[in-house]
Amino acid sequence: MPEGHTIHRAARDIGPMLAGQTLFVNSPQGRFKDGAARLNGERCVGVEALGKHLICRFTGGDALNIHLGLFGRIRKRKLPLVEPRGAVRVRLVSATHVVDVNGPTICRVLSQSELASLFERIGPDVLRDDADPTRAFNRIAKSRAPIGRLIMDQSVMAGVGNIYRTEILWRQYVHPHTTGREIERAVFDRIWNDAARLLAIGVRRNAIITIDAPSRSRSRFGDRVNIFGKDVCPRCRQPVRRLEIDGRRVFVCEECQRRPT
DNA sequence: TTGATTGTTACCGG
DNA sequence: TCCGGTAACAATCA
Repeated sequence: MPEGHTIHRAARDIGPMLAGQTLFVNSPQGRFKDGAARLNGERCVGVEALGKHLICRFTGGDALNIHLGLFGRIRKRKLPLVEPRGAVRVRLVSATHVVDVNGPTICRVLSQSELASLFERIGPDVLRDDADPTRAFNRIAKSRAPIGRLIMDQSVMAGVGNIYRTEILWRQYVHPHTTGREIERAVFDRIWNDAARLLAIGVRRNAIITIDAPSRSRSRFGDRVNIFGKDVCPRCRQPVRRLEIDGRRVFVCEECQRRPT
């Protein structure tokens, strides 16, 4: 479910209803009992996204850190409380709303210093104002790894997931197997800016949309993406090739995305 | 019931 | 020490 846009959207949605409030933090199925107890009754001072990580800061310096992995979900609803749906790991209750977190791969309480090391480990986030793209470019320019791996490496740059990876490289005419050192600064800038633009659309529309005039299709990707999951390149009508990088599918048009010579 | 999936981390052997 | 590969984990739906 989540790429970076999902988490930024969640931060934007739930931040205003949690920040400034003393929260009831609870672990309905007892699978986050200690962590919930540590935060229960504390005041939330802010919610933010860092790449695919959600961070809820509390007074005293502790922070709740959520990562949804492949399947996790965050649901919010207005009070009154209802029975948790499915396996709810942690539930945050403010004066007006409930936020349930299902299926995260990471759900933990971080101290101030642990939070600081998370910020050190995660690369610049294409959706954050404080991001420094040069930090990402410096890593890429030194690497022999394929760009298809690098732009999805959250320590290089944060936010891009598997679908955006395919879509961005196709839009920018870059073959995923191009090595980092072969990527010129101007090309990197196009990739970065496109990522920022597409993810921002994702936040606004709450969906992955990488084409200019999406129709209201109800199919899974429908007409919202260019080549992810497709058989034919919409630009040149050549068949789309399916690759695998780090065990994840990547789609490429060998015609539009020329390999470096 | 099985398989696939918008992700990450730990561990092991070379 | 640094890789690459593999398993583990999460929840839901077709």
